[in-house]
Amino acid sequence: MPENITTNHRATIDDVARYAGVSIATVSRVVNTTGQVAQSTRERVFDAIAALNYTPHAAAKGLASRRTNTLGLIVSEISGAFFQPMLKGIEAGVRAYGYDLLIHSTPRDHQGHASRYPLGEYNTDGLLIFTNSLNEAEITRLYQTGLPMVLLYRAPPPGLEIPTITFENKSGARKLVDYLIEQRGKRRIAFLRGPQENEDSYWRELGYRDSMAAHGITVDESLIGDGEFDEYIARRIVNEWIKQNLTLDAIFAGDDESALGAYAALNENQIRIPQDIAVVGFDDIPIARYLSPPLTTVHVPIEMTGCVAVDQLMRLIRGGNADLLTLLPTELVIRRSCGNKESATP
Amino acid sequence: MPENITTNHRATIDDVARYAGVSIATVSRVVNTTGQVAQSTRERVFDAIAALNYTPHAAAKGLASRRTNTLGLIVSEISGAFFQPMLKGIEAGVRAYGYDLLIHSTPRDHQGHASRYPLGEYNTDGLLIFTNSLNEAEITRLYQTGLPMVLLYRAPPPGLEIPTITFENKSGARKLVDYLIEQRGKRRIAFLRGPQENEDSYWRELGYRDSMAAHGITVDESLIGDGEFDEYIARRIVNEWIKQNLTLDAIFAGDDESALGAYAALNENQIRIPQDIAVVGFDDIPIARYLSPPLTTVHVPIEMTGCVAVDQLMRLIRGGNADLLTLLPTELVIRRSCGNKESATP
DNA sequence: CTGAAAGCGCTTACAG
DNA sequence: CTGAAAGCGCTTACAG
Repeated sequence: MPENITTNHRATIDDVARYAGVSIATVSRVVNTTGQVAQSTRERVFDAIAALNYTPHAAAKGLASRRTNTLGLIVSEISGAFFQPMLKGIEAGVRAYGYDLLIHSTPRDHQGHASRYPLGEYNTDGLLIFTNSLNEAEITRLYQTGLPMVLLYRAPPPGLEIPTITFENKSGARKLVDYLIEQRGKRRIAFLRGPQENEDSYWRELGYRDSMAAHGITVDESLIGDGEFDEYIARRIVNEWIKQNLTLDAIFAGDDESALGAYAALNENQIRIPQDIAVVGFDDIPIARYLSPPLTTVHVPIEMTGCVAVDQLMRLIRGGNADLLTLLPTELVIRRSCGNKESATP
Repeated sequence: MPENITTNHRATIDDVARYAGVSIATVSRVVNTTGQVAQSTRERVFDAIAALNYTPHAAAKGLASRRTNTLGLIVSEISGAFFQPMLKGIEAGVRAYGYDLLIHSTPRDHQGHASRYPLGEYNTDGLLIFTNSLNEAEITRLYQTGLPMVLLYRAPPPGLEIPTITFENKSGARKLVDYLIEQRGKRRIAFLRGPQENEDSYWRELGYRDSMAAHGITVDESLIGDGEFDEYIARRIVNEWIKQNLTLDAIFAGDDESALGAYAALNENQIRIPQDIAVVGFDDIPIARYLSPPLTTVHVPIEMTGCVAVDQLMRLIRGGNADLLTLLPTELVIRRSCGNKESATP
């Protein structure tokens, strides 16, 4: 040992350099494998690193290199069926690139006030933005700073070229309604749509209308309900339908949450699923298969969505160009709520 | 405007200082409200900040102040019923303190190799550690660096004084089994315990045994099954019990996941819940109320657990002392799976 | 109440 | 292949 360094605190690049008898520039080159370093020198540096238990200091590294090695994720809230699998996919992707992940959930009331925003160019190399967690003005502002970003489940504000990741909502809904009509003989199919600004809902409704039209069925607009993708609101709507004595033979809940509401309303009125009315949802949330009867729905690859988003973002960060739109495939999952004969798997 | 600064990139503290006609030290004092600054000066600085849309650079701040303003969370994986509500609580807490949150999920195979660990003294001011996401050796190492940390749902390695947050598993289990015995007249109560090293399971089993003993019932050890807190393993165990023709009038699944397995096994054998056998769980996961019949279980305040953990960690970070053990209360939730007459809420 | 200056731990041209 | 040195954007004694 060249020296007896006994700082009681963390080793710095200086300590390593002194210990190995080289300059800090060389240590930096070894650590980051940037530039040529003689094999023997490299080994001495590695020994020093091991002996001193050296770990580079993230903030210093970030300051000097003008990179943070951190990706930011902005979500509207940490809950909902989407959050967990999406985060899982994102985390896996982020780790694969050796990056860190900073998460921020925007309180509903946060509206701009630019200089205080907790995630941005100063602490991340790029941003993943979940649906409506950020308004258009904020997205535009960030975009103009040149910060790479990728949107999840939403289109960019007009004119901005920001990659978007989502899944095939329209064709998924189309397949689902096709199935109800062709295989189950349904014709009076109600639709519970989501919030006005929700793009998933928008495309699902389009798929529904396409299917109906393709089969020559006129959509009865009184069978379109604003379920808001909310269990309790959906329940109220379906209860109203029942009270009004509307004839319908199937309910297409725009998401599984509202399907829960439909189940509740039908149960309350002793209307049997699927014997009296079929119910189908969208998303395939974990609960779906445990309901009685198990819910027919469309499976969406949420986790993969997170992975792909990170991939695209990294391409941007590394100066490449990303795909403006990535549509991940969805899959029809037939369970008993639409009347088939498959056995339950509780 | 004193000057016409047209850097095409982010404003720095220098820009602000020049614009306001003060030193960077003064800007720093205004921004961080540290030290006295004349009212008029402060206003000039604020104007400059607004005009230049200045945001402090996190990495530089961290470097200079030797703080990161970031908390780290280590989890074993981003899934499981605990993760989401826990993270929600943590995020809320972290934001309340104006901190950032860095999340890292440890791959199963990660074993030490100290110098490469992605979360530590160099990028966080403190760590939240979820159950067994880190082994004792790693925890000990981090502890010795002096990094503040708090454990969730696990005790510290012997000899280390690290605050732990968990809930009243034992008394929760005790209340639950008391109820089965006293209100439902059960006596042959099987128990599906969790993994060996799982501390929640350990305490729940103790609560179970306490209750049995208190009511003069000898525990039949053949009715203790290693369900591993896993739906499919639990299902297999219960199927074995049925095959062996064991008499039992209730199953206490150590967690709701294993209760799902019990449900499946009983269903497969046409054994009715609760008429033939009562089933109860622990945790009150979201699915619990949707099962048929809805599951009687013990509600655990997971989200609050996250908040409290952040509070304790911040006390440590700020140099105060935290509570070594925080036990959050649990609550019995009676539903139909143990045979009461309450109506379903599907 | 304010400023000059050292220093935080790195990276990165630049020169050799 | 290697080193000296400037510089990243801040904070914080220290002086006044």
